[in-house]
Amino acid sequence: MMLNPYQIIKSSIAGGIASGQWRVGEVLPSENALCKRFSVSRMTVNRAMRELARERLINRVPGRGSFVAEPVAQSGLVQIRNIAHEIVSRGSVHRSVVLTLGWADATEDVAADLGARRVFHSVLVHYEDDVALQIEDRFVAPEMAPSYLDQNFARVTPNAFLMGVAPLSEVEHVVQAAAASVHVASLLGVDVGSPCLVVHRKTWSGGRPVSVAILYHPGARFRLSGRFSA
Amino acid sequence: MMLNPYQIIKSSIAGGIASGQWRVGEVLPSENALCKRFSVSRMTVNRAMRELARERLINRVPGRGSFVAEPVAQSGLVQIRNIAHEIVSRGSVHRSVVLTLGWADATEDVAADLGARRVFHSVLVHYEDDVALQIEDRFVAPEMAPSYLDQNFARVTPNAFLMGVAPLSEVEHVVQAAAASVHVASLLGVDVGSPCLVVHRKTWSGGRPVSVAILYHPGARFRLSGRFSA
DNA sequence: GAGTGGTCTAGACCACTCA
DNA sequence: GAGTGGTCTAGACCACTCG
Repeated sequence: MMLNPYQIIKSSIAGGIASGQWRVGEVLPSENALCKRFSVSRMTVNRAMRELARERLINRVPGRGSFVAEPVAQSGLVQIRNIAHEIVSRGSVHRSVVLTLGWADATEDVAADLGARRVFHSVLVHYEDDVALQIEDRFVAPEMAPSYLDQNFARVTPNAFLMGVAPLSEVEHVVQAAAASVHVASLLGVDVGSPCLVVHRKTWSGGRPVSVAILYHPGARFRLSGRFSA
Repeated sequence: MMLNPYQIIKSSIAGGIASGQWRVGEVLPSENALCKRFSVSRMTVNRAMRELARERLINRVPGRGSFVAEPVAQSGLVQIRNIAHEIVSRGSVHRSVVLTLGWADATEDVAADLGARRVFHSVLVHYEDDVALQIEDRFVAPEMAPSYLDQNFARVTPNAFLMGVAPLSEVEHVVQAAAASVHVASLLGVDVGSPCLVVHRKTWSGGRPVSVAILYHPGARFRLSGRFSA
């Protein structure tokens, strides 16, 4: 892994932020200071810092300096697929707890979506550094993943498992804001009635429905983002 | 409207692609050729081309050249682009009220996003059959749409107008759930603290930021949906 | 006035591709 | 070997902020 000087500087600054060497809002060394520290020209430092700003790790203000940006838990709209991976890639610790795993009678909606009356049902809570970030309430079509109930979902997320046995061909998302019910609030550790981001996610593999999931996120701690070109 | 050399080059190339001067897959002039054409140093051309590549307008291959990229398939995800059209297509009546339209001092965040301190600011409320469906709080870079303040936004939505004067090249969405403030609640006709779906939407045209909008929707009456193929 | 980030220059070396 | 993009240098000027 050969890194260019500007990449080394980026990694160094990003690492310093992740490790808490600099706190949120704190001033980072100036470009000239970094030139001396890394023995490079200012254009090289400038590129590193410009890219960090574009990636929203830092804020830059002409005449004042560069500052550590506020971190936000952010997921890609298209890729809510692996929340464990996203949490880990932010430098946090992911942990999940399996609350339910077994057969269930599908509601009429779910039965229509999955084309089955008896389905697999799992409920997990995903934690980022011991703070609840997502409730994953999932129904799975048994024919599409017969070994679903034999998995240890504390180690491999249901999504990751399903991607393996039934490769994704299509996804549908419906996003809405809702007030936390008593049940949801207690699992997420928020107040009853506080705003939650609720994602209904339906997946297909080879044109056949695989799974329907309802994902609850605490409004104050979670955002979805997406960027597209026209 | 002061453009830096690298921005001029970006706009020129982006415009040439948009206008069909170069077709998809076609080779663009080399960096050295562009140096001569624009009478700038290679680093300046390089920055322009590197940013166009990051914005996926072009592909660059070392040793070969720069090529016009395949336009990315619109994910159709958060097609909030024209709420008036969406409402009408549901068979409802769309009506909007302009609450604010004028100059404003940008907050630090908005100034950083738009690259301007003094910006245009508009606030609208969109109604579906006389029920509030969206508050549209928008900031616009004046250079990108100089005639913004002269428009009648009760007839043509800001988004539709901007699409005309500054064709969309890129969109970024951040979606979150939040509790309605007193102000938001009164405009949407919901209870204070009730869940709202808040969309931060940032748009670019030819690689330059055009507008930042914050869209508030009543959680009980609004959903976003999207469907993708893998 | 000292310091900051934003930008630009006119060179340079490299790895790569293609004829 | 000629041409390409990827990167770097050691200067420079500017507008801005802050004490």
